Amino acid sequence: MASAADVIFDALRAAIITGSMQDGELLRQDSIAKMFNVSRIPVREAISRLEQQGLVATQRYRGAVVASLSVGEIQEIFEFRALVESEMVRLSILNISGETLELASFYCEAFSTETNSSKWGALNREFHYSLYRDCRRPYYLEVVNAALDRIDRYLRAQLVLTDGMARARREHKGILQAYIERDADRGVELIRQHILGAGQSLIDFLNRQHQKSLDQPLPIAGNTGKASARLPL
Amino acid sequence: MASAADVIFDALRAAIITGSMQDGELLRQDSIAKMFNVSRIPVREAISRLEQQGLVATQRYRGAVVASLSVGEIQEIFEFRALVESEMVRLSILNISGETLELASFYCEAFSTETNSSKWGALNREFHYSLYRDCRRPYYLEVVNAALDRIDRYLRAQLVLTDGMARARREHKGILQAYIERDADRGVELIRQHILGAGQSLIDFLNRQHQKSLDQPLPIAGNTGKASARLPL
DNA sequence: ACTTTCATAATTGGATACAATATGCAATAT
DNA sequence: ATATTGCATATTGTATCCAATTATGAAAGT
Repeated sequence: MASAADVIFDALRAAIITGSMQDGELLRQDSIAKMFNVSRIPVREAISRLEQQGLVATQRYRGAVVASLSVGEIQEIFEFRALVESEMVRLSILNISGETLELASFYCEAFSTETNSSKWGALNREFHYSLYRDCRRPYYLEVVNAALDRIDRYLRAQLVLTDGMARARREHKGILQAYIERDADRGVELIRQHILGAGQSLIDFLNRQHQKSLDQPLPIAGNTGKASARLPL
Repeated sequence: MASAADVIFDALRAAIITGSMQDGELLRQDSIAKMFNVSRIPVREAISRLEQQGLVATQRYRGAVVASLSVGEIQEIFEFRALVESEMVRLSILNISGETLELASFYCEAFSTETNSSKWGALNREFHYSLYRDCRRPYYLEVVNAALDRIDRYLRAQLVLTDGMARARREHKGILQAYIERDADRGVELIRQHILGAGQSLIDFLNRQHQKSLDQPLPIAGNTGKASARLPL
């Protein structure tokens, strides 16, 4: 059975990666403890783990906030994903099982047809992970999962607020086709372009946002510069 | 200032990666708390973080043990390192600064001439990290650091118990030379072979060890199969 | 009006106390 | 002799309490 700390960790992690807790938002131990009807001890343990994972940043005696990433950091993580995930495609594509291929196909379709944007992140992951499943690299998967945790909320912004969703649908189908044809070189190149392209699109979007916020004449009272940089999810 | 949990986390992490705590060894909250003259609360936080990092494995109400890796898991991490670190070399080698090159040279020499084997792990890291420094990829570095944390103690076994040290000296010098000549392709290939070769050497060693332990007629009382698999560091 | 000072409140970090669970051993049954 | 049950002990998980530090806001000075 899961401990209280486990439950709270999972819940906070989900809240952060889905974006239901915003960048820079404070995590108050007391209020979280009250939400879960526990003392602050398991809450502190959960927050400590989140920090280890890079999802929150804490300052001693000052509390923890949802970690926000600079454009440069987001860019780096997308580039990293492209490196690792393309390798996983290379290692998977030639020996993917029929069963796994069906699974990938299922998630490709599920992602494509899902209209509730809050589910896109999880379905996108499921599709990608099914592609990587048969390379049997649990460590690679763990690392990619941690990387996705950090950028998921931004990725979702890209899907929702740009033409990202249409593009992702198209590209997923192309990758799946390369798997079906067992064309390793094409699969590797497509996943690489898929990830780098999504990253670039997101970065362009964030830069436009940033430009816009600079165009604002003055910060409104109570709305700090930091807050104005928040994504309007 | 660092919290008690930070201090304990760092100390336990160091104990695990240097091998001064052995695979499978139990971490008792109470005894650790007494060592540091604190209560169990900060100890629990430290252990919780270690688990998040994959350095210990905990079971509810049964405590935490130093996580041990199978040969397959070790192999996977070496392969992963080869992928990521060779990319970092590719990104670094053409624009490494003279200053950083001197630093790399310094650590290459320091590693080469260090006779105290307990310092080899840290010096090896410093050399590698100096090579990657100028690609300015903090996330990549973080990931590689976590990967090294998991295998450091095994890597040290390879250096101490095989011809690994002589070989590492040679290979480090070759890599450094490729940097001096700004030969990116050669540098990438050398780091790749350096990491994969060390991994292979370690795996061969572990397999020989495992074979030996199978040759033992019977397990001695109180010495479980697990314990017999311990590295004689 | 603007800043500085200082007391007070709010919050986090850690110690102690208690509850939940696992482990080990003795007593008993087969 | 071996397996099984029940109890005592050890260990972990959590709640409550206290200490250390930071945030807040009113009063005073400029």
